[in-house]
Amino acid sequence: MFAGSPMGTYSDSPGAIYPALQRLEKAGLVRGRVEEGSGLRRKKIYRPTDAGLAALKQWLMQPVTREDIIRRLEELMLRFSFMDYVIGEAGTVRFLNSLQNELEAYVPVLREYFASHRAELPRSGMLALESGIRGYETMLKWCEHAIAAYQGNEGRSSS
Amino acid sequence: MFAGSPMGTYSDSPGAIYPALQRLEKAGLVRGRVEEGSGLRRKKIYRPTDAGLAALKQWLMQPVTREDIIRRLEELMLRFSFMDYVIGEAGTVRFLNSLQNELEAYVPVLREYFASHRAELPRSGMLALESGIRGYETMLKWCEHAIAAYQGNEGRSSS
DNA sequence: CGATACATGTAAGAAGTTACATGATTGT
DNA sequence: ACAATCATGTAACTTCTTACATGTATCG
Repeated sequence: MFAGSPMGTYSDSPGAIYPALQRLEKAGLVRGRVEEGSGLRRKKIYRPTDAGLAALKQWLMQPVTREDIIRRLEELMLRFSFMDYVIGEAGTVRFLNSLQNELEAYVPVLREYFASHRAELPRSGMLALESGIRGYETMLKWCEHAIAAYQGNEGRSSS
Repeated sequence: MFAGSPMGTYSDSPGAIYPALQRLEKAGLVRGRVEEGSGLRRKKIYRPTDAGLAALKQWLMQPVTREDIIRRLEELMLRFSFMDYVIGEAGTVRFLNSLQNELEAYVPVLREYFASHRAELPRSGMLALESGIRGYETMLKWCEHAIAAYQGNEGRSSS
């Protein structure tokens, strides 16, 4: 999935995948089982345990922090990708609202920094900062779009 | 700088900084010297060697690849932040054009994936993908803005 | 039936995180 | 003076990358 999906910024290398699965199994969060279908290539399927599903839900339901939007944006989108069929649409909208709040609080901080350091930063530094601000603003608009998508037609669940 | 600047998605922890400086010094790319000003707190200043400056320039002048925009966007912005006073405005504009080209080539690929997988992906997956596309489009517009900023008034160099 | 790709894994090395540690300087 | 902070560093642990390795299924 990480290799085939265009949003896969996460590693699909065996050296990352297999040790991670082993760690999760050791922690009791998943359990692996070799699938031995007759004509099939040997394949080991890992499924979450009850404890694993609980941990996943807890991870998904954490409120969004400023640190998240500064240093873990990709992780936030990964959380979101799994969210609506694990904790449902209500929880997903809560997440989006939390993200929206943090963005609305942080963008003005960046704008203020931008305004007050206009003179001393090199042009490329200012432009890089501007790129960051525009990115956050785009994400803010996307938040509103996504919330509307969930609140507009609750009927078409996608799970 | 990493701690104080709002764009600092890079680590400012001592455990990251000092070993990195030691590696760079061992590789002959920087040289450290203890600054012993009279009333000053002991401070070790690292400066690039000739080899280090050459390596920095080479790193900055690399063309932008698709892998860069998929998995190393932050690194691209870090490169850009240092760029105009290390390799000059002409090189910086070359970088921006290269980035623009890759984005213009990649956005349609994502759009196509979006269109052809509309049915099978969960709603949150589609929305996450849409967020990615919007982000790239915003960056594309920023590219044009940045190129214009360099070509419009070459006079006010910021170094 | 041989080449290719898939599925699974291991090992060595690189690099970051967190936590600990020490000496010097500044502020009150 | 004494506390807080700065500047420097180290150590243990975690995790990722790259490269290697093996067996099996599929395809022409």
